[in-house]
Amino acid sequence: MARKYIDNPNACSLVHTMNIIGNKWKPIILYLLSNGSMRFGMLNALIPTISKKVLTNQLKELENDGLLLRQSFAEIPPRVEYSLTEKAIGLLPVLRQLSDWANDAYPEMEFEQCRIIENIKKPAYNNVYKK
Amino acid sequence: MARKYIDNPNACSLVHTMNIIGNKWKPIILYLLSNGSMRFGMLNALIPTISKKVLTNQLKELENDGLLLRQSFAEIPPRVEYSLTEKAIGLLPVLRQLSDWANDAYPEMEFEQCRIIENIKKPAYNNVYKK
DNA sequence: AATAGTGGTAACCAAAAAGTAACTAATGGC
DNA sequence: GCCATTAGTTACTTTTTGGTTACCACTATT
Repeated sequence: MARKYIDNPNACSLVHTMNIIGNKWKPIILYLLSNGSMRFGMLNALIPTISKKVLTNQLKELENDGLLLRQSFAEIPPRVEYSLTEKAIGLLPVLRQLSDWANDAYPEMEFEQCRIIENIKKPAYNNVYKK
Repeated sequence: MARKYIDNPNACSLVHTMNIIGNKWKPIILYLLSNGSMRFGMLNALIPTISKKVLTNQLKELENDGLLLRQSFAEIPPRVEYSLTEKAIGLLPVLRQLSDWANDAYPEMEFEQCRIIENIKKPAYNNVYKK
């Protein structure tokens, strides 16, 4: 009975937070979207090891929890843009601190500014979006 | 091939943090230990929905990642005390912010100060530690 | 006429996580 | 002698997660 969400009968806010973003992909997705809205395919390209199915699922959950806005355009081929809501924007500084913490606590790991984050800053959508 | 940890080829510190504490139990465990060291059975009692097997496993991982100190006393019956390392103590303010964020972002949930956290403050080990 | 392009979905399968129950060691208490 | 106690461990089973592949709609391009 592997349960995804912790029971939260006492309405603990930390438990709630971890239920919402406490998995491996979601903070990454939020971080990627911190520079602006992005299409599904772009997210998929920037997180090479995620499968479409899982990405779809994560995006849906984030949308349901009010962290993402999904805008679907009636074009062919389809275009869907994801962007952060105010809730999610409020979370970004905390994500930054989580990142800073690892830098301090594990200096031997010699972290770089996350490539995944850098990528998004270049307009090189076509360079990145392959296959 | 469900993999627990995200690949982190580019040594991104946020990815690393989420690999270390980005699951449902670990922040809870760390928070519980923020008031001082605690025995295995106490942790097990304060997190009623976790199984012994999983708790053991989570504690081991936290120890391996340098967040917990495990002290085993050569007594019968056995006694093992878990406490936070400096690394983990540095993480506590961030956990607090994660908690605060949920309070702000989801006011409709009417969170209380987490019961799980309150419990630990009473010396009522024997009241809590049942079955 | 075939293909590429996008954002998915459905079906199927493998792997991992997590639950349960039983078991352990060594001692103190009844 | 028997039971309770603690911090696990082991074996077994179920549930969940995640990967893969194929497929769709519709248009523009080759």
